[in-house]
Order: sequence, then structure tokens, then C-alpha cells
Amino acid sequence: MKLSQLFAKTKKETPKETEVISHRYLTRADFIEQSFSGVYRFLPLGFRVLKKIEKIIREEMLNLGAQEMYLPVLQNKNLWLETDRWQTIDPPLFKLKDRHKKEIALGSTHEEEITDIVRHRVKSWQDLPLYLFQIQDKFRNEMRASGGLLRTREFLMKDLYSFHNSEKDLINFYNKVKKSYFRIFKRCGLKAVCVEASPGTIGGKLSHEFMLISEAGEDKILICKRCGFGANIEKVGKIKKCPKCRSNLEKKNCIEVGHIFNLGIKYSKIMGARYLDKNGKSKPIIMGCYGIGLSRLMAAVVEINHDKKGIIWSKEISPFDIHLIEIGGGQENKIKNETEKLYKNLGREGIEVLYDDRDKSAGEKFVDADLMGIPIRIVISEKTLEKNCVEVKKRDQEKVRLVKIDQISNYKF
RNA sequence: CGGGGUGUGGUGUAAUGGUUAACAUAUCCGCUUUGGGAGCGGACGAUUCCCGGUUCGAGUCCGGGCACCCCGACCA
Repeated sequence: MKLSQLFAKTKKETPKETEVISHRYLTRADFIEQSFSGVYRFLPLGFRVLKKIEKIIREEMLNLGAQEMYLPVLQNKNLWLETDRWQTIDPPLFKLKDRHKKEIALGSTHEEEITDIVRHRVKSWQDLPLYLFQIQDKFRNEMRASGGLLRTREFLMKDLYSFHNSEKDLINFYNKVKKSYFRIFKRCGLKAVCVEASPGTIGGKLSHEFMLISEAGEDKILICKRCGFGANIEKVGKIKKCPKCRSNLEKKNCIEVGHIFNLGIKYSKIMGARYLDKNGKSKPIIMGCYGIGLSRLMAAVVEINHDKKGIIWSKEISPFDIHLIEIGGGQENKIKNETEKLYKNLGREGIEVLYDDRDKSAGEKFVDADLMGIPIRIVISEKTLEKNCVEVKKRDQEKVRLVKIDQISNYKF
């Protein structure tokens, strides 16, 4: 992609309504734009990142043996009445009426939907276990949106649901999901902490949250450095000693990016999702559900990986692999020709290159590159061409190195 | 929903109640430039959030709305 063609324009000044760092950088670098309170537009750069995160999550879900589906956003009121969550779920549902004045909800989560599907289809122990997931926009009628993408009223979420014929099988899978979540966050360049949490209005007997330690976070957790115990302060209250090893606990602010729930038979019991076991005895299906907020995750990455100049994307979720800059290539000349050639060659190898072909000063190109945060920067100028080289620099390092142009495809970034 | 704050070109700011609302930046054209937001010249761009009031006169004062941000409860 040539930067001159990209639908994006960086901003020099920080828009005044942006308070948290991720919101500022994502707005200044033109990844996102606010539509109105709690609702955001993903511009081409932001959408690319979102798609990369989605790809990682999808791969990890498929690895767990889960199957991808797509459930409706418009949801039947009657299903919500069955579980008594029509009025009680918090944050509340967005509700609307059709032309016959029938009430409908915009999906904020899909336990009702998925349980409805499963109760009509799963009849036998032989149909279990079953793992289904989707990646879809969710709508939540929050009291207040805040922190840019950190808390919005419409957001992209991955929700996975699992169905089992024994508690033991559920716990086994639950632990697999935990590992899978750690891998997902790691691939996004983050180190997550898993803590005990309270299940809220999703319910169930046990839940764990995946937290990223960050000042911008709204949650507070207590963690034990010695044994690794961790819990949301909401769940355990103001304890000072670790309940497992009696050491002192540390309090940290963090961003919740994932939450997994052992639902037990909460939904299957109410909604009548049952199966026949090996003895022909009817039993409620044991369920789990597992969520990750992708758009929040994107903001969290920026919150954690940035410096004074801008964003620092990790390799797997960066909108492009390489930021290619020409200096002094304003007219048709050797520099421009060499850069074009390199751009095409890298592209042919499947490397996603953002090529800054604009007729702008070197300084401006560097500033934009730093702000956008693509992890590898390659510069071509008269200086480098004298040695038949290009200059390679990593976004998170100061040092630059010269690499022969004809060696660049063998170069390990 | 309670509390606090802010609304002026795309963005950031300025303007004792007094001409045609100013500056920077962004954008467009021309020339000149190219290693850390370059220079010169020209141009485009604003019913000063909305409605009402006070006044000879309102961006500015008053009343009422609306929007957005922050704090609280909640959440991926």
C-alpha cells in the first residue's frame, strides 16, 4: 500500500476530547474515529489491526476444536424472558421495537441464543462435548462509555460456548481455554494475568478474568508475587494476605480483556437443554462460556506498548509488516525507482509494505512512521544508495543497520 | 442517573459587549526543498452547538436545551 493512497491522515495535535493514551494515539494516527459517545468507526488502518487480532483468535479457537458460527444480532425477547434476564442483565440490553410494536433486543451476549440452538439439537451424550464460537459486534447499554475503545457501547467480541456431559470434562476444557487465552495475548505482544473473578449477571459458579496490568485500567486486582494467586478486588474484598501462601498481596490497576465462566447448568436447567447419558437418563448439559473483547484488546495493546512518539505494534497485529520510506525521491529519480523496485519485490514475497511515497519532508515521514507504529522501518536515501544499502530500524529500538538492497529478502527482521 | 468540566473553519487555539471573527496547522495551486513535523507566494475553508432573551449592538451577558469528556456504579 502506498501511503499517498491510504485513507488515513495523521494529526499533529491531540484532539481535546481524547484522554487516555490509546485513544489519543489511535485517533492521531487515524486508526479510528469516534462517531458518537461509545461508538467508533474503524478506518482502514484500525480495521487491519482488528482483522489481525481476529485471525489470531480464530486460529486459537479452531485449535481448541471449536466451530465458528454466526448468530443474529437481533434477539427474541421471549428467550430473554425464559432466563429472566430481559430486565435484570447489567449493563442493560439495547431494546427496540419492530413495526408491529414487538420488542427485540440487540445482542449483548449469546447464552440464550446458543442454548436455544443446542437444546433442539443435542440429544445424546454422543453429541458432547461441543464447542461453538463466533466473532461479532455486541451492544451494551452502559451507563457511560469511557477511555476511547476501552469501554464502548458497541464492540467486537469473540464468544465461545462449550457443552459437556460432566463437570470434569468442563474443567478440563476450561483449563485448555485458559492456555489458549494466554497464547492469544502473547501473540498480541502482551502478558496477561489470570485472576479469580465474580461472574456478575452472566452467572455460574466460577469465573476467571484475563487482566493486563495498566494504569489506564478500571479494574483493581490483588496478586501474590510468591505463589501467583490473583483475584479481582470485587470478588475478594480488601484482604491483605494471600489466602494460599499468606504472603503480602500487591494491588494493581488493570484492563480486563477476557473473561471465562463455568456456567454449570444455569442456562441448561432453566431452558431445558438436556441430553440422555449412557444409561438413558436425562441430564442438564454442563456449560461454559468464554469471551474476549477484540476492540478493547486493540486499545489495550496501545495502552501497554507505546512510547512518547507513538504506538509500537507487535509483529503479528501490526497493520503492515514494514514501513518503507524514501528520502529525496520527490521527482522521478534513482531513489524513487529503487524504492519502487524494493516495494514491488517485498510485496511479491507476501510482505505487507506501507510505502511512504509522499512528497513530504524526511522529518514528517519519520514522525508519522513512529506514530503509526509499524515494527520495522526501512529507509532509502542518497546516503544509503551510495553503499547500495537500505537502512533498517526496529520501532522499539534506537539502533539502525545498513543492509545491502539485494540481501534484503534474506534479511531476518 | 448523581457530581465536575468543555463547546469558535478538518484539528489545536485567540478574540474589554463594538468594523468584514484572528492565528497556527491541515488541505489545494505554483516555485523551492528532502536524514527528525522545511521555506516563500497564493487559494479554499466558520450560520462561533441549538432555541429564546437582554442590548443601538452578543462568540462574549442571561434562560432553556443538546452534544462531548472526566469521576462514581457496571463491563469484554
